[in-house]
Amino acid sequence: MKRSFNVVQADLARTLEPFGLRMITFTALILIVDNPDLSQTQLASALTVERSNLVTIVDDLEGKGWIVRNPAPNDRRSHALRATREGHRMCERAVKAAREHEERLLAALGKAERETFIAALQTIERAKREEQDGTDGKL
Amino acid sequence: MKRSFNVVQADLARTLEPFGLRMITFTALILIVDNPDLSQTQLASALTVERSNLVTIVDDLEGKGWIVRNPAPNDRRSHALRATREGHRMCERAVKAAREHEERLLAALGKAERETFIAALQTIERAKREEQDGTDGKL
DNA sequence: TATTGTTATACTCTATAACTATA
DNA sequence: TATAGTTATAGAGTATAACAATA
Repeated sequence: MKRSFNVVQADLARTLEPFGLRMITFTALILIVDNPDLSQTQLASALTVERSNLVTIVDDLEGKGWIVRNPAPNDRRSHALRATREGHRMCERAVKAAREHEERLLAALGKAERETFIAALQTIERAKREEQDGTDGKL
Repeated sequence: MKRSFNVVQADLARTLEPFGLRMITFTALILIVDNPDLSQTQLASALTVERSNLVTIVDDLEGKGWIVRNPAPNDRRSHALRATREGHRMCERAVKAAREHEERLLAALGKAERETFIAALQTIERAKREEQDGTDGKL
């Protein structure tokens, strides 16, 4: 079961590599695109990554010109993260590739099977998260 | 989907911790119990771990007295790994705990849902593995 | 006093090369 | 010459502590 996932994960990583994206920067980019003006602390929490480790992730995306660290209007400590136009384009392309990858992956499954599979994953995750900490993922 | 798995994986790790087992040493112990006189190269391949990195894993289990490195009868270079009586007991207890953990985890799912889920995981893994390399896992 | 982003650091995991003793 | 186990080492990923600027 664990192994199944490593195989899948490595495969997705290979799919994203040509885009200059790692799994974590890919997810980060999506979150920033979908939630403009996100702060780094919020993003770190959504990715379940330490704030300190998020720095290099944001550096990476900023260095490629796909996001910018704007000054937050109300709090001068914090950054309001935004995807650039290029970032939006990049995100769209990468998401498309990831979807195609997923399609290829789930091709071995029937349609009903596939829906059950996805639903089951989400159910398990939600149950576990709620059991562990009272906090619920907002994003 | 990736996140679902991290949550589950971290949870299983916490279940095994009181036994002094990590995910990888747990799997290694099971394989040794089920396949006596396995060589380290065979075990490394089954775990998809480099031979060099397997050393510390075997050291760990041997240091706890749960397995032994016997001299292989036919090849003086290689080790025949065997679980001790204590190792067998430990394995049994840990497997039981892991099963209970899995039960708790899948409790949120219906029975049919559960079976579909497990089958789907295996189908996906098999499809991917066969696509990538001609080799099939023997163990 | 607490929080945001940041740096430095340590610890684990993983990957590669080289060594030894055998084959 | 090739293989089994081992060592050393370098690279990622991740976790913790401390700091400056700001709240």
